[in-house]
Amino acid sequence: MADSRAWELVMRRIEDDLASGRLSIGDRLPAERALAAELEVGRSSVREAIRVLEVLGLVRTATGSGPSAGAIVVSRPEGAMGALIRLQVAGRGFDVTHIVSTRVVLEESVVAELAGGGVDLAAPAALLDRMDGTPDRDAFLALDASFHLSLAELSGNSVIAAVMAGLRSSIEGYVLAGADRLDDWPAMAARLQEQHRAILADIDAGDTDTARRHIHDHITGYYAATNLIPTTKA
Amino acid sequence: MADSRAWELVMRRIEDDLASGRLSIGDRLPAERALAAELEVGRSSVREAIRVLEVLGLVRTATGSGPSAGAIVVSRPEGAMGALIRLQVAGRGFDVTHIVSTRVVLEESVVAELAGGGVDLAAPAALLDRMDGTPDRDAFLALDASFHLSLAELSGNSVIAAVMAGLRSSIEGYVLAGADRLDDWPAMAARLQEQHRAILADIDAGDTDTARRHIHDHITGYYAATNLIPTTKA
DNA sequence: CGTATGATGTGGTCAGACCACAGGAGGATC
DNA sequence: GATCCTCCTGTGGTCTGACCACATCATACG
Repeated sequence: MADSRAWELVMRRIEDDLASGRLSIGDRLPAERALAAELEVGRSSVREAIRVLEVLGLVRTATGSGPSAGAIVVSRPEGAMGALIRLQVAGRGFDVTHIVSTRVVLEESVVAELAGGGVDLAAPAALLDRMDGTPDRDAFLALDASFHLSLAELSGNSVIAAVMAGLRSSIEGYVLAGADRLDDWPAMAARLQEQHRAILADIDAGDTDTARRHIHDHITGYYAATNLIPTTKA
Repeated sequence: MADSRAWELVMRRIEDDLASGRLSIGDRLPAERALAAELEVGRSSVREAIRVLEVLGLVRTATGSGPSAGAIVVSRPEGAMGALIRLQVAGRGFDVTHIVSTRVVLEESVVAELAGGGVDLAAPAALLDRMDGTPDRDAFLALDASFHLSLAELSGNSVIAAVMAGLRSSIEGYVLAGADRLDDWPAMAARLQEQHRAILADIDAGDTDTARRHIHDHITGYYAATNLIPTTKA
């Protein structure tokens, strides 16, 4: 995720200023020409960055002169819409923690319920096998989503299954955004598969507590590895 | 939403082509220079539009020549991230239905549980009163979200409450996106308040079925009125 | 004191020029 | 004939410089 393109550098810079507090809501950005000079890029690159930030709702522009002109920082990293959008664009974290904690709560109860009754884990196991033969990252992650969803369905808790189905695409978005930030995808895929199989083994053995812990680490570990949430040791 | 700016015109044009099927996934866009000539705008305007579409995931760019170069239509209405993004930018509907149905499932069970036991509805009622004195749309909707969330918390179902809390900002995003498409906001606000109070009355009266129906209509009605989901009569 | 009027600075746009890169065409080589 | 290499072409990415329309503000004028 290097700022290979000039406009990305500009955008990143502005976002950094916003995240670090150098820019606050309502502050006025330097003029496009000044920004271009300062960052040593062309004005067109600055404009492309501003355009993106404007569409993202981070900045508002106005023509003319005086205090009300120029590009002004408006919105905040608040709101899932903003967070999702920023995530995809800038690869930043913000409040992904929300959805991650939601996932953890849901999936922990899923595996707990599964570990209780003797269910047939053939379907999720088959998905794992398919994933082993899927080097393509995005295809792998789609199967991964199916795997987690199949667990939810097997749990018999229809509410959780429905919620997770509804969340599927959101979660996939975060997961993909995170994957973009990984250097060594094959290593991560191997790690995920290892954890997946450990969880299935836990369920099969009826070891509720271990299953909870494993799925907790599985989920938070992924987001932590992708730097989407703060790394937490516990 | 006039295409007052040239780059908006370009973006809209491409989005229209995509929506109408004139452009399909994988199709290659004309070269930037050709597009500029065709639409009679400058290349920089085309670039700003392309930049936005790229960030939105609708288009992919690559340098060089040959079939793999140029801007290529790529992503689709799939995924909540894409849906949210398209929604905000293009005002189009796509698959909001997913999150709406999730909300309905969740909130129906919430009011059902509330109608069962005798809980203190003072907190949500107070929120409704505050909303009456809140003409500002966004502030009103923020309170609205708090209202629904307070119901979830009162229900005592911690899983649902957690999920709804996690979803809050996502839902708010959709709700706001929908509100943008309403002509007469005050009328909608009044209608929402009427429905809110009816639901509280249902809960107070212990009328589970009516409460379910009312909250169902309340939620689906809003999204239908904003044309975010197909209008369904039932 | 109030009202025109011009100066100033801003975003919005355009045209033209490079650059780096990917792919294909076509020749050189075996 | 098949293979490799080289050059050419077209593309996005960028920069520069130039206008324009517009909002604001200082100034001059009545």
